[in-house]
Amino acid sequence: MTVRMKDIATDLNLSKMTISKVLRGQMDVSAKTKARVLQRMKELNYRPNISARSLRTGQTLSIGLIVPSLADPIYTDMARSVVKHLRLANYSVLLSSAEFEPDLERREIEQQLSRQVDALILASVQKSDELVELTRTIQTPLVHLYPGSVLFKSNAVDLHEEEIGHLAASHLVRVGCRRIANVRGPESVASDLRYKGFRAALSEVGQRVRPELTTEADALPAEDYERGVLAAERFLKSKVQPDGIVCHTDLIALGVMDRLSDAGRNIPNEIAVIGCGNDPKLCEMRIPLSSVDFSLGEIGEQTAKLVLKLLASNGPSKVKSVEVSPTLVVRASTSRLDKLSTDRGRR
Amino acid sequence: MTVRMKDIATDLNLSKMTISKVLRGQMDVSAKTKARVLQRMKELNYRPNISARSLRTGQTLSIGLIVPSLADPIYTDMARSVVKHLRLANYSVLLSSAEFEPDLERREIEQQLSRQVDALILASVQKSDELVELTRTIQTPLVHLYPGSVLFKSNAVDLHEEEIGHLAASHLVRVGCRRIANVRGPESVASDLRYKGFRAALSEVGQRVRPELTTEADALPAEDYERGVLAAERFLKSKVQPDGIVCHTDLIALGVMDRLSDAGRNIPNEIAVIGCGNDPKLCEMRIPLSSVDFSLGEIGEQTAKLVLKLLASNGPSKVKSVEVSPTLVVRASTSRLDKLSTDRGRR
DNA sequence: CTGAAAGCGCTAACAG
DNA sequence: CTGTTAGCGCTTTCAG
Repeated sequence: MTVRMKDIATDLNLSKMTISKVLRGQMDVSAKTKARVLQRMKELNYRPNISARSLRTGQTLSIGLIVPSLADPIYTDMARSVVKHLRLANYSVLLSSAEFEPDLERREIEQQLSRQVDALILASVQKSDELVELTRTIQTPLVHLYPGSVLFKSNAVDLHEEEIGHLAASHLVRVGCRRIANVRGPESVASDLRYKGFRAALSEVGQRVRPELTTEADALPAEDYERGVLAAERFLKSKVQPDGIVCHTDLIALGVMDRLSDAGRNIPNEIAVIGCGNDPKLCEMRIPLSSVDFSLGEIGEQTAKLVLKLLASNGPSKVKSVEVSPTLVVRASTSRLDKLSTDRGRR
Repeated sequence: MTVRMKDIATDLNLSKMTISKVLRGQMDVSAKTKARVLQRMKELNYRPNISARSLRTGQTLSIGLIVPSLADPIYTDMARSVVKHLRLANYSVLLSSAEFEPDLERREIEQQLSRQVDALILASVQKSDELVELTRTIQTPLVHLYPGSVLFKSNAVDLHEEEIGHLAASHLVRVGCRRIANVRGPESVASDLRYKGFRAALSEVGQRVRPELTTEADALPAEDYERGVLAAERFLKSKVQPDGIVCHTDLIALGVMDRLSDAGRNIPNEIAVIGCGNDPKLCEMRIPLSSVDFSLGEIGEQTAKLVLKLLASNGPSKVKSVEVSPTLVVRASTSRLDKLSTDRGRR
């Protein structure tokens, strides 16, 4: 069957203790036996049984990560970064998806706790009292991750949603827009926060938010591209024509741009358009799209660091929350010839 | 500390054996004690230690899945389906990404084997002898997964690449195309196979493959959208104008369509365009794009089933390979008014 | 430098 | 129906 320490030990007339020491790189073994042991391990393809080790040591060197979905790059990008940075500290990650089902999420949490993860990272899909209760009873260190981390008053790393709207709007202001429209996403906390940032950016420079240039959350189809097309159509009919449009997603922005182009509008000179998400596939077509990048890699890195800090400090350390800022990526859809250099300088 | 069986046992003046039996739902426990035990488990938030159980039983009820990347929906879509179908059989999945690094892939394999996965599913990024050797030495049941499964003469589930090209080309033939062009992807096994299927489809109906309407693998930029734009440009200058174009990816197809539209060509009536991948974000814009769907969910399901079969039949069962067929999704970019109904009927 | 003993939390096999 | 014994593969502790 499978090779154990004992097999190597008897092969070499040693005790399994010595094998264990070699395995873990302890210093009190002669160079010669060490070499013999390593040699035999190679030959037999020995692989330590981590279950057994964990049972003894009480730690698994594994960390659970539960995300809402694997179908959305938002989560996989964060996950990739978390995995990468935890691996540097020799931790493995048990990655699960809750598939946006609260019930499945709960089961995955239980499952990972049963597998004795040393810490748990949760990008939750729900805000139920039941979950809050559950997360309070567990001993395992827990870090909440965007989205949904806002609701838990504990260790959390989140994306600064408000700043997304602010960044987009103030960029348009800087390239000279005076009548800035906003195509909002479907009703959600994130959508509200981005809109709040948007309004703040306008009011800071004395511009007012025009209701006729703001779409209601539920007045448009949920399909993003179509949503953008219809929003643009509405703006084209409006009394006040916008000269800049902030879109809740990149795909909405593409719909907007297509409709505006069809109507003969020049982008970016007549109307500048900016999206959110900085999706590589969507931002490099026809008129390359300026977008607000969510800094998902940074979020993952901060999360990994917070977890490691928690693990290092034994005992319930102080609650710490981190909010990561999005970044602006300027491309053709907002690059007006006269303003471009100024704006690049401010990035 | 953490709650163990023993705690519940002493609390209730029982032996831990009884607790174990309740936990596993064995029948030889009185309803009354069973209720008491379950009650106390709830109260104390007891969670069985899976490391300990695995050590004893020799199985972890976990299965390793290693994919080349988490950044590409091809892999995450397969992974989601694998996870879903293995969960139905009560297995957890340890999901890792090799990030396209052969070295990391090898380390992840070792890691998962050390964690005693009951079986391993590998969508490999490499074809090295070293890896083939490694996979031959391990005792753990192994299933190879698209892509890269071709090279291993063992349990494998693969996508029928050749059929992708065939499906796309024969669809264009059916809607009446006579001069079908092909925009190939960068040099790869997959690209060659799809092209092979493409040629087969044409020759089956007596059409010839025209060199001037086939792009060389390396003659164009690697960036897909731009690749499509330039390919279309070349076709527009060609002596023979194509009336249908098969594209290696959806993004290439978008580039192609944009360039053709700019040149005033009508899609689909003058030129029909079809992509591969059926990416939801990319296929629903302007002229909705017909595409060949890779049936990734089906691949995942077949993989899960093969693994479960392997696990059920103890002993080295016969090698089994499955090849999953892609499917055609017809949208506006190939829907010619006169031929549409015929074609829909054949789907 | 090497090794013997004990036990992590759980369950298989068998007794009562 | 309930409990006893033994041991999974490893590491901690302490003795040679």
